[in-house]
Amino acid sequence: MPALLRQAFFARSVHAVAPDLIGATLLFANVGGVIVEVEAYHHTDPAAHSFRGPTERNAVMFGPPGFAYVYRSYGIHWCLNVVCEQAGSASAVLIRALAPTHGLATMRRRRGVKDERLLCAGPGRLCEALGITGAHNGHPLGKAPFRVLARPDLVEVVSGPRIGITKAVELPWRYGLKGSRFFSKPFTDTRR
DNA sequence: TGCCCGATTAACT
DNA sequence: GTTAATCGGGCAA
Repeated sequence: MPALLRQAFFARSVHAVAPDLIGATLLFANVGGVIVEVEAYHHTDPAAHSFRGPTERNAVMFGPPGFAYVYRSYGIHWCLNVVCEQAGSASAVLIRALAPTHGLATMRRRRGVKDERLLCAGPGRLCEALGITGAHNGHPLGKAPFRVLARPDLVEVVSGPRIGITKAVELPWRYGLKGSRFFSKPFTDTRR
């Protein structure tokens, strides 16, 4: 059984945590899968929600590492981030896609689709599949119902530009598990 | 106060 | 390929 990831794992540079999360297993009430796609956001980054300072919505980003920042996207979907570094750093990793491994039937029911590839391929989709909502904003990832399990030793990570943003589009801060079938969008760049 | 836009998704043509 | 759904935040007035 892999080790549970502790707060110390997240209390490092967001640019170290983000690729290290690839291959880890994210569970919420025993429903979830292997993290195959993430993006890093930093408070000095114009594309980050924290770039212009604290607001009611992004307050959790300015707190300590290891907590969930869940926000409403386009007024419709929920998206899950993990806060990194230290209180005040206002950096976080956006969880963008999972390879489903636990609770497939529950995910299919919540999502209303049968295709395994469509259950968790996208930040809004995976929150719907796992049952994560704004009610879980500020919840620690180290405590139930969250569980994050360490990845295997050997994981091949690819990187490329982030998806769906209009600012700082050139920064290669999107990371993926090489060869995964569960990306929200394909990687064209295969550095690292 | 009002208007525009966005770390998205599904359902269209 | 385009568009609607729907709401928090930035910014002009």
